[in-house]
Amino acid sequence: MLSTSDPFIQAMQTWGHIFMRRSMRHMLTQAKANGLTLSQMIALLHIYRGESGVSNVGAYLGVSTAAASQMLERLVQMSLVSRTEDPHDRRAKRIALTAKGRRIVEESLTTRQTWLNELAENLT
Amino acid sequence: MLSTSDPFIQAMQTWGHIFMRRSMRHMLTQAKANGLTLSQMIALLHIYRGESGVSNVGAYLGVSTAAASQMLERLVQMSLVSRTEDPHDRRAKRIALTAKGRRIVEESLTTRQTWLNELAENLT
DNA sequence: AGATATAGTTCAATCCGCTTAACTATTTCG
DNA sequence: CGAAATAGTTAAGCGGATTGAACTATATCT
Repeated sequence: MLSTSDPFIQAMQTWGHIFMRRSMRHMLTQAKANGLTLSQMIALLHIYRGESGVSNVGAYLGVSTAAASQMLERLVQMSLVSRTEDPHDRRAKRIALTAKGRRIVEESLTTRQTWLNELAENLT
Repeated sequence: MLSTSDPFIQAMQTWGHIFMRRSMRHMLTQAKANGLTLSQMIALLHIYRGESGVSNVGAYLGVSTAAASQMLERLVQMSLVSRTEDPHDRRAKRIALTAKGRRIVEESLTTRQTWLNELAENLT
């Protein structure tokens, strides 16, 4: 069990604080740059992690399935997400990113890595 | 100049990824727990960093001054933010957190530190 | 002083996010 | 098979987020 006064922990906390602020700003910027809301961006990031269903997305975002369904409908309209019937359970839908959606997410991750590297250099 | 294959950088990137996902979730949860939207939470975090004006908040969030003014009005109604005339420039308003607003932000920061410590232990 | 710039508010309009409730379709359980 | 559970959609309705335009008030520049 590490104590809170551990210098490593202290560094982590400071760094965590800076990192979170930058992450947040970054997400906001990236979302707007792509004409998305922050919620939509978060949803895309989640879907990027792996295919999932409608209620899964809702649970992740902490909203009802109905809300998720509606948000996904918008993302499908924007051609960022594909929604296909699950062959194993025809009630369910398989939600995945389209090439366009994947491009946006990966672009965002790349950009973050860039400033993360800069931040790392400054902290080294 | 560090190379991308540097093990430290690699670790940072992996860690950054995990950290961002958790941060995001954490913010979402904390916001909802306090009856706030994510945008409002982000605004509070910004204001917590230091007093600022209406347009400053708008610029930080990447929205118009009009939008910021309206959001701040809601936060004032919720008694999370105080809005007072700047004595040095009577056109401007000084935006700050109320005790209640500060409590919410600090609670959120404390919670984050808690899971950050756990995460640190796992990575050590 | 007068013109211009700056800070913020208000309004109308639009979109997004969210909930609840009612509904369809499919699967699973007894 | 029939009942219950599960996955998702749709619709009505509310409130937040956002914009552009019009406006007030104050400060700054010439």
